[in-house]
Amino acid sequence: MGRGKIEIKRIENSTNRQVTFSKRRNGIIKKAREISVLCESQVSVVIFSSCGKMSEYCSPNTSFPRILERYQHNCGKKLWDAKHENLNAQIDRVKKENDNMQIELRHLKGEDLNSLNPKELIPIEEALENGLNGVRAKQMEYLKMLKKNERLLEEENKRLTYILRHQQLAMEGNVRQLDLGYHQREREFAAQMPMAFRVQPIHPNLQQNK
Amino acid sequence: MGRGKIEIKRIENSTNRQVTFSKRRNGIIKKAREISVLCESQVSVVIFSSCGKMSEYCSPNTSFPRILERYQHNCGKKLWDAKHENLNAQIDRVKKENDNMQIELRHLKGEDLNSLNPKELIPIEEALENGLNGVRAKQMEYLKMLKKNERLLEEENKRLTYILRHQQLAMEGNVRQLDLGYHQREREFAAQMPMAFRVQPIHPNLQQNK
DNA sequence: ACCTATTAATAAGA
DNA sequence: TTCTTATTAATAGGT
Repeated sequence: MGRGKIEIKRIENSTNRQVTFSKRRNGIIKKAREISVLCESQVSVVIFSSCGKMSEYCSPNTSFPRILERYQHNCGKKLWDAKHENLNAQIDRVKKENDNMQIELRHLKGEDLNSLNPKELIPIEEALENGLNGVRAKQMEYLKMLKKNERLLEEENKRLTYILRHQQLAMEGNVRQLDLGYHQREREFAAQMPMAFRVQPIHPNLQQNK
Repeated sequence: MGRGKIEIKRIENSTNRQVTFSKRRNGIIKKAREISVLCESQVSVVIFSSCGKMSEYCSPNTSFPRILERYQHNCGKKLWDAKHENLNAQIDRVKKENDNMQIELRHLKGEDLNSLNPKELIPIEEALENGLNGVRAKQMEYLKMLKKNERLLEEENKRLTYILRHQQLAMEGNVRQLDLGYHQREREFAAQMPMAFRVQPIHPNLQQNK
């Protein structure tokens, strides 16, 4: 159908090929549209030109995903299983890991031990002992820290009490001269007090963590 | 193109519609084949008839999944992401579960305890103690079983020794009469022996598990 | 499925 | 890409 008959084989002339592609692509899409109207059929056409440009047609009463769904359902082929299989494999792998951990956890919690023979119990016992040692060591650490903290607080308490007493004495002695020269006197007092007993703004951080 | 011109609208006559469908479907697929050969293009056609029968064409140098891949890549539409997303969510869920268990395991093994405060250490310590009790109880169970087994074997040993000795005595006494009447004699011997000391075929199963 | 008159598609050229 | 047009291809309706 044209000025001459052509063989159905690759068109060597590139320009010609592109032109033919364009015309025939339109033709196919027109035909697809026609058959879907005439015959109430659902059609999906996807065409990639040799240079990668895509054209598509899909019947108006459906959608590409729905066509895919039907396609899969119909011919049993699994279209996107490369990816799905990959994901499924990943799930299986992680689940297996999960199961193993679950078993280990159960054993450590003293459950499901009937499935183990005496030899298998030994490493579990060791792990538990280690764990218990670790936890108790950490608890001891905390305890020591708390005691140290307590000691420090007690010391600070003493220091504060000492300063407070001094201040009270000073105030009682000088209460009549309060109006004038107070600030000077205060400064003098501070200068006389040993360094270690001055009130300092913050306590060193006693918490080891966080 | 036919004996008369037709309007592009649903063909009411069902037979007619089916015939036309068949013809035009073949036409489209032929055109698809031609364009893919003439123009080196990749074509995919999927057609469902109104009664659900599927026909397809796919260029020989590609495959339907590959066309889908390109389609998706090209037009950005996500075709099968509902399922995809589902699987991904599942993976995330299982992985999270995994992580939690991993943390629990580490804690039980006495690792990563710095991230816990003293209050959080207590249930772990308890779990470890429980686990250790469980494991040791199981070990004791096995020990008891082994001791019981030993006792039973010792008893059986004694019994077998006793029988052996009797038999040896009997054989020494009757060695000259061995040729004739042996079997009868044996039966007599067995009949005289107390039930409890007869050799029995197998020992009761001493293993509790498996 | 086959036939064929008729319409539709399109190859080549502009 | 689009238009034209000679020519081939597709197909509607009938068998």
